[in-house]
Amino acid sequence: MILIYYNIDMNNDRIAEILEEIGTLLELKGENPFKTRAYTNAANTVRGTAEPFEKLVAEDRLQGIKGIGESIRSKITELVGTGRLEYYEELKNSIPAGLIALTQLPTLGPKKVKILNEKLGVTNIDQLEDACRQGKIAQIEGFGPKSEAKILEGIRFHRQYATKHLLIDAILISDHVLVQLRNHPDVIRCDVAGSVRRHKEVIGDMDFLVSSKRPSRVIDFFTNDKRVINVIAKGETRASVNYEGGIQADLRVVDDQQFPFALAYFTGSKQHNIIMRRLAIQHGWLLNEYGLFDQDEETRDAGNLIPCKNEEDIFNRLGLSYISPELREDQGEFEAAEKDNIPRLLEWTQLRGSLHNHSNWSDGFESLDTIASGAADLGLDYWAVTDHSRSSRQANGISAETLRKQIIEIKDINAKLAEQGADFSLLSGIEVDVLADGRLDFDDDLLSELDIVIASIHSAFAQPEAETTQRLIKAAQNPFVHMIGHPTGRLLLEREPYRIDIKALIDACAETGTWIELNAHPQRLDLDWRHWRHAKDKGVKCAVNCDAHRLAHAAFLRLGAGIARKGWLTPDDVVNTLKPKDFMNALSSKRRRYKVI
DNA sequence: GCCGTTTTCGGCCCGACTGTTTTCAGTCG
Repeated sequence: MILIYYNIDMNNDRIAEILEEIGTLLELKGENPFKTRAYTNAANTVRGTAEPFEKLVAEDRLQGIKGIGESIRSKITELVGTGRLEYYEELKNSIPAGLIALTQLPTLGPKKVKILNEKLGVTNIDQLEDACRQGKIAQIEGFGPKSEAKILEGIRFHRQYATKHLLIDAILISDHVLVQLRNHPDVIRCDVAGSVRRHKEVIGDMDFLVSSKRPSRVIDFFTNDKRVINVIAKGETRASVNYEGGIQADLRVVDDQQFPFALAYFTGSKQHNIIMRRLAIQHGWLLNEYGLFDQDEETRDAGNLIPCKNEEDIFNRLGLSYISPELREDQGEFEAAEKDNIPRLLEWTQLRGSLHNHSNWSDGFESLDTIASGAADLGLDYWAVTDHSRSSRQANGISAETLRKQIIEIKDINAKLAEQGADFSLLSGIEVDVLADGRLDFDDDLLSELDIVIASIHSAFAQPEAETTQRLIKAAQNPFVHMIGHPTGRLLLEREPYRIDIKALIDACAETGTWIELNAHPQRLDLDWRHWRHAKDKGVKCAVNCDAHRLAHAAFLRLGAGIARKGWLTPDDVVNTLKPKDFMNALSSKRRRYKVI
């Protein structure tokens, strides 16, 4: 492990990770909670700083950064300067390895892990599971049968997802790998296939495909990438490696004639491929990863190959129009493609802004000025500031009074932008909490002053399905609520969605003219792509939002658009593709309908 | 460990929820 991470550049994320781990280690030791929080806070500060700390250290500019005092300052300096930190190493050595992993299990925090370790000697998940099964946990003071059951459930969940990864983590690697491959002289064509190309929100491993006349050179190049931490297998035409973060990737090298067939074969979901091959059989052909062959012939060599220069040719040969990778899930794409009814899907470049974002007035990292000028520079037309409302204390939710001040400040900024002739506007809004009883955190008077209102749930996740559903339906019925934010509250690989009747919510949104968010935060991607066709059929509009906490998160739009495509959405289904004037008109349509303006 | 300062140490976000207790501790957001 040590070798692995010391080879990684000390970027801000890595520094933040180490500071955070120090915080957890100190908690496990039972240190003063405020001291441990100081490390967590410092980690957040580092993570939220745009400038690289390597640069700040080099230029001796660490002084005066809020949340980083003398002690942590010297630790960061050591970390950046030497790539290691003595204090951190000693701390890690003083605590059994594996305890930190236990704190990641739901219902287990540092205090409970410390007790389990002291009373039962538990240091890893397997030992913890044994202890649960033997009923030892329930015997300990402060624990009981329910704790035992919850821990076992948590372990089951953890195991289920241990080999799964967020789409964004895979894309960050595949973007890097594809750039490398494209620049390699022996690579003719290359692409990422598999679930990454299909834009599945969670992926197991990655599949890269290359066509080349010199496979071994490409294989060598691939396995020697600096981000590869170990090579699992390496042969003449294929290799498997593990990247940083534990993601496995396979590379296959084929000759260029085979490339489209291999790409289609390794991209399609299992079910999609079965149907593709069935269609080939109906034409009297054979389809596999090497080609489409005329089966009347006995042999399957290149002589019988039905040539296709790209995937589109393959689909056309089978009597289908082109099916985008995102749709290859056997969710009706064949019926549509046979009738040439595949919709023209949303492109991420058609998105003109994000309608759900935070600033440093709540839990975002940047000021309104920075956000406005940055978003304008990105070429966006509009960007909504929707900070958290007062009840979200964990997110530094703002009061009604503060929100009124923010509305004024945003007006000032827009006035300045207009003077400069900028074609951009900052919208004032709120992500208002839907409280446990279904009331909103702010009254209608205040909401009516805002350009945009998002209603989201951040509390009482454990309510029965009917109650949670009613909460959101009630929110949708408010004339001032434009959209329901992250409707299921899931955090991919971390937290299950709360129980909710999505169909009932969609019906309520259709009835009231309320939009539903497709939250493009990598851990959310919520509402799930599987529900969007139903929403679209009901006429519910989608907003693809970054949930940005800093401007760099604008990049999530690409991720969100991929999920929207997976949900068969076209530009017409997505409100933030509208030109500014049309969009402002759309913003007021619900209020006009309810005659509240 | 950080901050602010009535410069030498007290306060640091806070409420809901859960499971365990019977008045509370730990976790979570």
